[in-house]
Amino acid sequence: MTDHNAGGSKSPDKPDYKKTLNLPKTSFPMKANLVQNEPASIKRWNKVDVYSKIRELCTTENRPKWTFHDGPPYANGSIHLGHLMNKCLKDFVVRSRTLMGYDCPFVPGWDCHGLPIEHKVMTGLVESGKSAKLETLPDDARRTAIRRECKKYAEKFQKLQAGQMERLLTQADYKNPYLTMAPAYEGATLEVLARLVEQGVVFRALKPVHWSIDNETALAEAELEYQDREDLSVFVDFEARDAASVYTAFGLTDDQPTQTPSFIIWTTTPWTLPANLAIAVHPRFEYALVRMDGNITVLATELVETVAKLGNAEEVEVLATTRGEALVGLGYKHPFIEAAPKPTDNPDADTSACYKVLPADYVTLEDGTGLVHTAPGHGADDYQTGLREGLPVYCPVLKDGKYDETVPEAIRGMSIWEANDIIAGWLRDSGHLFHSNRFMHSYPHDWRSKTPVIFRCTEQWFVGVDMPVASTGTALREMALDAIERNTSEGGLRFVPDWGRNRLRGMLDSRPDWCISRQRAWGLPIPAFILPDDSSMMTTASVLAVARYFRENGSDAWFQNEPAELLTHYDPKNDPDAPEAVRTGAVALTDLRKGQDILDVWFESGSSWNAVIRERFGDDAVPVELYLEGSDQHRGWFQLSLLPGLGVLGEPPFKTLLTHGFMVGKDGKKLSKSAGHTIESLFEHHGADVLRWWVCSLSYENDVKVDEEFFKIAGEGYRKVRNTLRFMLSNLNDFEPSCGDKKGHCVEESDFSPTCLDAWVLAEFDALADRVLAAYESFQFKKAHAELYNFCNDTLSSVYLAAVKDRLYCDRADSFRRRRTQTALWKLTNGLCRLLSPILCHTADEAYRSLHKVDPKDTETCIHLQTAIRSFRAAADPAWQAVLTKRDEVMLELEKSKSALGIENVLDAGISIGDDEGVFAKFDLVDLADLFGVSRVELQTGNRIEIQDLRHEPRCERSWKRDGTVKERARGGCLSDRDAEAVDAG
RNA sequence: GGGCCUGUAGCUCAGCUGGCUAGAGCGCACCCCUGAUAAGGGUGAGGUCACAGGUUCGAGUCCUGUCAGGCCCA
Repeated sequence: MTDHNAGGSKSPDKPDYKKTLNLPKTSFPMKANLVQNEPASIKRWNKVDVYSKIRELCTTENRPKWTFHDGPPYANGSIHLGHLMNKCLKDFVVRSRTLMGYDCPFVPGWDCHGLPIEHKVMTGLVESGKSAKLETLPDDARRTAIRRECKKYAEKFQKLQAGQMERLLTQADYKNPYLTMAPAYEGATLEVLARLVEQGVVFRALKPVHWSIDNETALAEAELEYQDREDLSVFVDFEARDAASVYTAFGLTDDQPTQTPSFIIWTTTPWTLPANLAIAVHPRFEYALVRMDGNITVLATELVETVAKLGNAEEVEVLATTRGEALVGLGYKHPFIEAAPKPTDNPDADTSACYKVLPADYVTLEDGTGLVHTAPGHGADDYQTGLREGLPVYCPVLKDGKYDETVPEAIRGMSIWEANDIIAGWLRDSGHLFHSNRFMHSYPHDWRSKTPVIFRCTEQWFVGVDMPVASTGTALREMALDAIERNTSEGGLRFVPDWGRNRLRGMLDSRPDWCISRQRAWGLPIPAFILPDDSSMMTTASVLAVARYFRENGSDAWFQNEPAELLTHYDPKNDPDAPEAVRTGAVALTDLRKGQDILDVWFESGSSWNAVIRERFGDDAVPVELYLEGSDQHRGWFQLSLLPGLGVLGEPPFKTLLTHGFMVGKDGKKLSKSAGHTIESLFEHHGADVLRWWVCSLSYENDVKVDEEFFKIAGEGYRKVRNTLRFMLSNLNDFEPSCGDKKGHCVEESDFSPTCLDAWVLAEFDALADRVLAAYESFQFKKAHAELYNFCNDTLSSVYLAAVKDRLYCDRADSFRRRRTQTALWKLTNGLCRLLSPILCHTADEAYRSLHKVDPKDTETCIHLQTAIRSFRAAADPAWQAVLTKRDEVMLELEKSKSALGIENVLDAGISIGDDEGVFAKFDLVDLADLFGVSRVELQTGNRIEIQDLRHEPRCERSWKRDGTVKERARGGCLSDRDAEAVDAG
């Protein structure tokens, strides 16, 4: 028997057929080497300034605008995994919209002001010993010096992060980013403030803050250090105003005891007792009326035993119990103050709600008595409760920690710390002290002076959310809720995912007025001026004047110049809102003092729609199409952009809010800060394209699990796609496309008959482009990712490319059939690179340039200047669907034939297909054979699939097929007709 | 403690308004190819849909509760 299976024959007269094949060849490497090649791409893109070039293209082609706006990350530290996802998602939006033919500019921004930077800088100054010198400077000079350091710090990290974001291959206007500390930005922020002032929603009120007596300054949470401290802890009896109503509340209607019961509270800050205005109970807890050694008191049932033991009570008898809500409204007498005091600055305060029991859900049963001493001027909870219940904000403590004139005479002017013991003494002497002891607890201290901090009321600036906005008569909260509730079609907001709506609504429902002032150095000064009588002046015109001044000089000017200078652009005579004394000139501008507060940084970032979008793209660019941030920004940037936007524009500054979740560990738990992954190591180990491929695959709306393993998996997927591109490129090595005048190898569109394989695959591409672009359009990047991946794997690698391999390798190089397939390959690669370009922006460009056989020195050819190809307009026969279904069946039959017939190599098989319905007759049987991977196909009656064992037939030494035409050729070799023709073997 | 969200094969996820034997990719197992080769192809095994109740002719899908996790508040 002849050795039909001889591969490369050693016989001298037989040619080495491998050399006669058109085997794939390409310079597009299998190994991506992203670590080196991505930075090279960035360099190339920057050289031609791709970002600006796209803008030019958009202008000349008049592409429709689609405005997207970057929420500013904080300019502190390196970017981390959270930024990685955030920035990639944003870039997918920018690049996919550009691909779709929109003009989608993107200005990256940074939040530069604020406490974290100031705190870091101050810590550095303390450590280097420079802060001592600063303390000796006048306030303005000291703040200027601090601000100089902060600015340097912010600049340093902004640059670092921008570099890392560029390394992530994101496309943005990195040459002109927005920085909240830039003078123009500062001016634009103040312009928003001015409009809110104009709308009448900016006001000044008292609010308790952490206060350092030592430094006479307000402190933020981050500036507190918790240290153990021993305090005097007291249990105080507050006598009921009306005994009978208390007994009634406990259900004791007749036979009431004759004694007056008391409410027992516990506190570790006896110095706040003069400011007590109420007692809080939890409405759902159970409270007991207890006789302890003869006295009758009220306290939480659960704490009776503990409290009795503390006070060494011998006889304890619970007389009755009731729920906290029954106690609400009962009055009591303050142990040492007759009538509720009125704050010095508000002598007309309504005190009718004072000295009563109130409900509050923050009451716990962990310490104390279940009844909470409430002083609205000295506690955050107390303050909120006070606002709700109509209590005055009473704070009798001055900035130096001493009492003012409104407290009982004996302690006026006294330090609160000294007063502790005196007050306890009064209570003991008057029989109101149930128990007292020294108590060790963790207490907040000023991080710098290490002295204990107190809660004290100070005047702050607010944006009122329930005050009517002048232009609409509706309050901001109501406007915001309305925008959330309204349908998208009626100008309402769109949420992706939809539950963002509920979340934002919940937060708006419960939010208090927005406190926009801070007592720090590193921020945008609130341009308020103080009159000699200590009242404040901040009018629309005065704010606009300072805004203009800041645009010209930057906000450092606030600390360097005098009020009259800062108000250069202000004419009080023409400001109807100015205080009368200022308007008439009775108080000159030179008599004013500067306010000391700076703006909440959220006000700055919340004004970015004005400071960035309107400023650069005009009024029509707002509302912006999309804001995209983590779900924490429902409370942050989303809400705090929405409120000023509504106040100034009367409508939200954005149309759609897209949120993503947070990075969590492999176990689904919060990512520890020391988790490792520095962004540099990720770039080095995986490359940006792999990281981007990973981000694209995520269900970003929920928590995202991160682990090294997942990056590796993404790398595998990336390689699949890369190899598919590489294989197509490698079969285009000898192919020159026809473009313009240049006549290349392209086959005319009209030559793609609907039943040819190439028409089928081009039609498949059209369908893919449809789905991918639709997925991009609706921000379903994960879906786009799956579509692209499956197309590469299934449609191309497994089906089409496997099928056309034979003709690409074995057909005569310039045969029509081969050139038509190459034409299809060229189009596919061209189209696929574009669809991939928003995700794999380096690799897509690399492949695109390889497709165009571009010289490495060429910088002009760049896929990111191209738009998507939506269709190749190839008409595929509808019967292809039946063919593909048949293919699946054939695969199963072939698998069975392995064991049944012993056919292991599918080229040893032929297929006979029953075609009673005449579906397959119109197809080329060679196409079908290639598609099924077998040597030949024939049609027969019936509808069964039969596997034929062809192992007894000769095998073509060149194509390895047994197609029935194989025979010994005149010039030697056992070849099929096609192969004989290809090598001209006669 | 409150608001919003999540919990489906070993892993990552699809499963729309409740309705055929719960799908995909990865991984795994077995096989083919060695002319995409640190590649390519085929086949297969994996699930009491977090748990417990309830509504319904019928629930992964609706309701209630429990547990676990995340974000934001307190």
